[in-house]
Amino acid sequence: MPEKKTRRMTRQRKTILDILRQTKSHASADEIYELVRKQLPRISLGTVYRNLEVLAKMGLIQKLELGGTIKRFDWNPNKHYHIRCLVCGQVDDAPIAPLNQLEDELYGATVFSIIGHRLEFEGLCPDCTEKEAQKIDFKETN
Amino acid sequence: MPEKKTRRMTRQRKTILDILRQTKSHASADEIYELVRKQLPRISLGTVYRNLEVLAKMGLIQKLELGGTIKRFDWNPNKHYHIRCLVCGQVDDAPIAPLNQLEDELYGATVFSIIGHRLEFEGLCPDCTEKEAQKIDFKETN
DNA sequence: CTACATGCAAATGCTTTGCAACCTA
DNA sequence: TAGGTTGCAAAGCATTTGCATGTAG
Repeated sequence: MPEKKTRRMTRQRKTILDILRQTKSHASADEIYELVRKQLPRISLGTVYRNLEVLAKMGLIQKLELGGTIKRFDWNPNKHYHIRCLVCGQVDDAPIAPLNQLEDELYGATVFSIIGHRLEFEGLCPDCTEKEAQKIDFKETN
Repeated sequence: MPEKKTRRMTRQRKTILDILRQTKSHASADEIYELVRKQLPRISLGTVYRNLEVLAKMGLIQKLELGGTIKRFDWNPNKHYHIRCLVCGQVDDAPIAPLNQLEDELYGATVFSIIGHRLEFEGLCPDCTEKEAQKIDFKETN
């Protein structure tokens, strides 16, 4: 049996967790790094990545693998869906309850063993919606 | 008005499309590169990436942004869902019809302009299911 | 012909990792 | 004080891009 590692709550780890919780954000590792740096100027980006991974494994936060390249981290570890802005990448919670019966539809219809699902909405955040609208106005009045 | 580029059907582009269609696969750029190389040994990986992007823009194939790091390309450009093996990354179609009314639930409940959604099932493919089962057997009989 | 496409290699962007020094339980 | 953790830098990996050359239409 592999021994369970003891986890330490270091200053770095605690600060990262606090910042995520305070901002209630869906931040990228880099965004978190910039925020943490204000409190711990000598922290390294590698430490941020390692701790986000550890905190996710501990179940205190949630790692999000949404569309696009970068991973984001959610202060809320509970299962819920997200909506992502296709222009700026901003992420928000999607106000819709988890579809717990979705997997049932696949039983017997696939050779895979189903574990779960990921659902993500795509759209435009308010800022980008407005900017897009202005672009169209501009075109039309020319 | 920006002029529309004329698209050429080069040998490289055609070969990539043919291979995707023949294998009916959800292959990564690298997997496609290896297959195309058998027919066009001098093709470069950059060309594969560029053409997959172009073919997706032309609507002949579909770019998939599923969980994990790598992008995959689907010979079938029509809207449908996928199931991905959490162990080996293999992707298959999910036998479930598109949930076309899903966005309706969000109208008025979010400040985002909603454009669409992405749904992906996670599980274990048959091979990995069996391998996992063997691991557990092994543990239990020890 | 000429604009689009290719091959090659270098560059990019995000993330991970090796290692010596450092700290927390 | 043992073993998890950190900072730093280098490496890793998928993907993108600059440029001179090639080619489809």
